[in-house]
Amino acid sequence: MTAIHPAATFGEYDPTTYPPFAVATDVVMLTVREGGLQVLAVRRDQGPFDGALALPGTFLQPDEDALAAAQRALRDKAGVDPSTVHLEQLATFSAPDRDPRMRVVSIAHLVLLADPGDPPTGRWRPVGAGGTWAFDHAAILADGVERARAKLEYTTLATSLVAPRFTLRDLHRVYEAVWAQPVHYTNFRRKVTSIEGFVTDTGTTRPANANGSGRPTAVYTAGPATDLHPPLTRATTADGEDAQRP
Amino acid sequence: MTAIHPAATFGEYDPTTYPPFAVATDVVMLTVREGGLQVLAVRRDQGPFDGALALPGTFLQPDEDALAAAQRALRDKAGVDPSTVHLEQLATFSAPDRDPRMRVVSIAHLVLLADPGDPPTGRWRPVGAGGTWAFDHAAILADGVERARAKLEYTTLATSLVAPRFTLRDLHRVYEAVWAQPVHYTNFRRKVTSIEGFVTDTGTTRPANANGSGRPTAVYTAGPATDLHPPLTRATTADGEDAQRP
DNA sequence: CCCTCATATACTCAGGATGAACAACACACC
DNA sequence: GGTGTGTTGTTCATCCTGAGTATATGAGGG
Repeated sequence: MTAIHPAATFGEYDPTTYPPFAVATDVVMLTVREGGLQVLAVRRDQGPFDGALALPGTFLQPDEDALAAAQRALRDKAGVDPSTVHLEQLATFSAPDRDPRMRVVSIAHLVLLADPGDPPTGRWRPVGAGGTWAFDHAAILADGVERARAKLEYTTLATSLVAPRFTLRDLHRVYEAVWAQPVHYTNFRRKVTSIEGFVTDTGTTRPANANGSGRPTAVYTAGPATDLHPPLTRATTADGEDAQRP
Repeated sequence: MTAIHPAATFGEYDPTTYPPFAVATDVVMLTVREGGLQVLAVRRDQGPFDGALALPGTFLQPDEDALAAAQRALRDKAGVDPSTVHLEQLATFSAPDRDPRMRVVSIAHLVLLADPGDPPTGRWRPVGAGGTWAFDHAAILADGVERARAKLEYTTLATSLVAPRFTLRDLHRVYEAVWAQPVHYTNFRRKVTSIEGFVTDTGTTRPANANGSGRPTAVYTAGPATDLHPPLTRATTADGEDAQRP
């Protein structure tokens, strides 16, 4: 499979005579921390964009596809077990000059996960905190954030941004953090609990806050549903986004 | 940019020593013909999967990104002016063995266009008409169809599947063809005309049918809106699709 | 000129979902 | 028992949807 057959089998094009392409993946890892949406960024210590922020990434190896490469990057660069998070392909960035060293095509991925604490490498940074991003990573990040915002509307993915056992308040905080806009809490509860399979009540509770005051909160786990019909709509504030929905 | 710098600048990975990757694009071109959703397919006349169906595609050239390559494929292989259609990136397929000749990563694109008649090469085929697809093109096609179905719900993209001047009946036929399910016509009209910027009435009419009987039909053009709030929902028949929304 | 046919367009009505506010509940602490 | 705090449940007006029915506008025939 890694053997290269005669160029003639490709017809008029002969890819073996092209300048080489490298294929990489960059991962937009998003979580909710400190009341806001945060992204995992590593600081470059070499090469182009030295000192700039970058998304964790890696090159595809000969025997792996993009998903496997993203999972490897997750494990190696962020210390996260891929089986515990939501991972999906985001989009592919292929501008000829996106990496000044050589032609690198990046298959970006999006990861949503519950706050795992401080990572072994890199740091969590609030989305939109400024800073200089290497390559086209600012655009990749923007795509990832928009994808996450859109997907919270019509899927149950918000449950992947909280711990396995969570309260509806936790889930509510996720929505407000990701959308960066207020969400009416009691209507949110009615909606979430009325959608079959979104969340399942464990029957247990936990104290409402640290000092124990307030009615105890019911604890839920994620249900089997994956899609929301009808969707949970964010307030139609700024309209006209080109919501990407892969 | 096509020069290759010392491998050290890439850190521990040296992509120049990898078996080479080729990067290509395959295009899922969808239109509504004969009352159904159809896809443009070419029949392979060589190499692996000789005789099988394939999506039109091409390899990325050193100076172009994936979008430009898809536009070139559109022009060269389908005879379609890219500026007249909707073109978006779909997803990237990167299984190591997806092409038995060498490692080829394909950045698939989705095109929606009004029926342009018979293409110079290839043929329009009803989606789901059976037939053997080369490589992983059956999966790419399935992704494209699902994307198109989802996007018709919350965008105005249906207007790219009809002629520039169209009737609401035309648009209605598009929805029924793409979704492959009936859509209540009068409610559809109410919805479409109530969404600001979806369609604009030209004030002109055309005969309702060939022999002239029936009330003349109002002719519309596409409006400036791109998103639908709230969305046009298809009947919640088979639920649980993982709607990709890029 | 009235009637029928065919298609487009408009209206009605019940049920469900949404946005907003308010009421009731369950704990800790004094 | 009262107060504070946060959760949970309820109400109500409004909008949207699914479904059905009625009206409008053309051609053609008696």
